[in-house]
Amino acid sequence: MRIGQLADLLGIQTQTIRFYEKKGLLPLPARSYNGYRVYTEKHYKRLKFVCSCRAIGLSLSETRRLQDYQDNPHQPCSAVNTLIDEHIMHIRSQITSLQDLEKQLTSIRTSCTGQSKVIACTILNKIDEIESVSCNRDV
Amino acid sequence: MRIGQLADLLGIQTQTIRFYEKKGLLPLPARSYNGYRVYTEKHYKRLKFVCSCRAIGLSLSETRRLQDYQDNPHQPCSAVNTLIDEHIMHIRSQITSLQDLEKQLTSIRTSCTGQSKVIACTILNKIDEIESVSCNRDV
DNA sequence: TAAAAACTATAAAGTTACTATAAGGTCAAG
DNA sequence: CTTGACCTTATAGTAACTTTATAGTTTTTA
Repeated sequence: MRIGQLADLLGIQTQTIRFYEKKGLLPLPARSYNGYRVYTEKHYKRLKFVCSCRAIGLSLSETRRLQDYQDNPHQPCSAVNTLIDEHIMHIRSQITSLQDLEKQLTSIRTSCTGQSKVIACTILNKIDEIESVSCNRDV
Repeated sequence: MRIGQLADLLGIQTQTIRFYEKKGLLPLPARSYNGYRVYTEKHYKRLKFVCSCRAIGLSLSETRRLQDYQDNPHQPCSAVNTLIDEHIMHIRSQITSLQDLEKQLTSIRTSCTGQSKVIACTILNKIDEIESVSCNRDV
């Protein structure tokens, strides 16, 4: 299988596959006489695992750690559980931050009907009134 | 006011202020004889607005667009409303994605007690079984 | 059969919103 | 007169790709 077919199978781009390869998330494929990458079922499975990890929001380095556990399966799996637990906690805290944010934005939004001019727009005034204790990024 | 004081006032780093300046989000400050940046109340207000925009999750380019509206306030403010509306929609869709994700992760997680070895760990198997229609990023 | 399209390759730069590092100039206090 | 706390610029690093440039290969079509 060539890179384009593999990419189509998983709904990703060929560059992404090369990128994962460079990051060490995919074993190096064989090359055909013309230099094209040749993939097997094994590569497909590995890549699918990476895509699945991405789909549940794991980072590439977390994904890599899970791959290590897959490759050395005779360890206790508590570390896997911990990784997932921490990820769940992270997602939960993201959810609450976003919910707070949504409330704040909705309150800002409803203060203006959108019929006035910017000079009288309460939205910009309301933004000006936010006291950001400290700018909280990566919400 | 020098850059360090301004940074302290807003709880950000001096590099961040220089970065915003380079991005065109802050007017160029005057320089004192030794080359140090000299800020006024006007700069403080501008920067505070940027911080507030960041605090409600707006990107720097969205922030810039709002600044443009502030600077040309004799337009209808419907565009401001639209920008905020779209941002709210974006945040809501992020929330639902994350909630779905949390459910999926919790179900994956509860399938394993963490007492076994990786070889028998149901978590990795469950991840393998995910059919990611298309890897959905930036969740 | 020859040109056009679709595919592959590499390398390097762009994206976002910063943070970190390096190497150096300025200034007040001890 | 040196130490420490500021300030300056420029460059590189972060995550997870995407885009662009340049070029070679294969397949399709006229």
